Amino acid sequence: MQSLKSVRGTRDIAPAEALKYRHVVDVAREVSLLYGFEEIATPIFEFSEVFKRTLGETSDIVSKEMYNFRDRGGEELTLRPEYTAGIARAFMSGGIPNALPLKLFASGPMFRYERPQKGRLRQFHQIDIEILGVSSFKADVELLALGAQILRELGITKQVRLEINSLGDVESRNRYRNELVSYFRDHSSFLSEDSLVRLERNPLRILDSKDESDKKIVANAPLMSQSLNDESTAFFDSVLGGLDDLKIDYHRNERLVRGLDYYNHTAFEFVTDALGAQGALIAGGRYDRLIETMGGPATAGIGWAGGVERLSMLANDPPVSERPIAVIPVSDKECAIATRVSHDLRQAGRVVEYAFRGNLSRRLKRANRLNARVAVVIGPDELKREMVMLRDLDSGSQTEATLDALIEKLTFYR
RNA sequence: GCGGGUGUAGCUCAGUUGGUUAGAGCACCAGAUUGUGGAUCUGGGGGCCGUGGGUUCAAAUCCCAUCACUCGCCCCA
Repeated sequence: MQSLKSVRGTRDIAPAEALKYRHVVDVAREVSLLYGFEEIATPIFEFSEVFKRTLGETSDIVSKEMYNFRDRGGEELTLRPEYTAGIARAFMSGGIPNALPLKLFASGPMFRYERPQKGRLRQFHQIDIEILGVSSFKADVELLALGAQILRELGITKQVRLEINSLGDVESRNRYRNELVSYFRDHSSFLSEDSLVRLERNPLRILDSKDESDKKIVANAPLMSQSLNDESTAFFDSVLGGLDDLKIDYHRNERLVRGLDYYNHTAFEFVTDALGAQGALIAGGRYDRLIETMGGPATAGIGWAGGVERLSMLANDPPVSERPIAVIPVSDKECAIATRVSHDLRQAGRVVEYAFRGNLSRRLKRANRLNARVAVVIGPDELKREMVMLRDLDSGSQTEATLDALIEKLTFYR
């Protein structure tokens, strides 16, 4: 055994944290249901080809971050690094309905071989939203409204802003890319080492470089908005107009780009400054060419993913759960009846903490620590009269109840 | 993959110029209270001082390596 530590970039989720994660996912699910989304799940691993073809061979995810492995049957498989490609595959292979439009919610673990940092893990969790088959800007607006509402219901409003940009259609994007490459080639002697690599592989990435020298060059670089053709401009204006109508604040950011090849038109991120270098809480965009690229019918698509770990670091605490009832036998002689009382209460849907050991004092102490509302004390004196003691753990006052009336009486301590 | 910081009890941290058996608070267990929690007092269990090597009469302390975490770069949720 190598060690008893968890693998780098993975972590154990303790109860308190598990509650927060679940809260984030629950809120996202509930709000997406309000918008008419349906929940699905897809496998945690896929054929490697699914990600290689869709994300682009030159993307960082494919070139150095995927967990690839070969199974006993010799298949080349990959632990999913993101949700969209797998969902697109499920759509084409008939695993999910293909009656368009489709509005889907999903959540689960993702895997990327990266250097861990705050808010960045090798196994992390995402919530994911996709709309397939709607080429109208209305899908963009609804998707963004959904993201904004989830953030609001999680209590993440002040620390977050929506940044949005348009990459345009294929024609616009290619035109802009050419302009950008020729501009940066002219100024390549001032570019950082990283950006010289980007110039060959993904020139749009230079736009959001943090290198000071790069920033000076970028400041005078041609703007994406000026390369958009009429259709692309009109589309983006419609999206922004839709956001205005719903009073959703946004910041138009010409430098916002997306790393993955399949994006076109709308690209956006809900970002925060509260988490250090990992600013993106929710990010996504439109991917109208993706499914066609994978060999399916031309199908418009748009989606986003949100990082559960990142969101839970900023989200409100989840609502407090129901306080338990402590069932406490005074001595071993009452254990059998205490077990039965606990069972009956649980059958009736109550949360019951049945202390396994310790004397009365210890058991009350434990009940108190677990925030129990009331203790059912079962002792020989009361049992002689077929009664049990109810102790209100907030006030300290005690009353007696018959075993028959116990469930009824305890409804006052809800 | 690259650079900076930090690793001592379950948690938060002390630990002097290297010097006896490594400490505190919180938490946990137990007693004061053999049928009554929260408060208080008393006691107890807990440590390969991240790991491995080196220097030294002597290392938690100095040196090297390594691992993990952390902050940034890259990239992204």
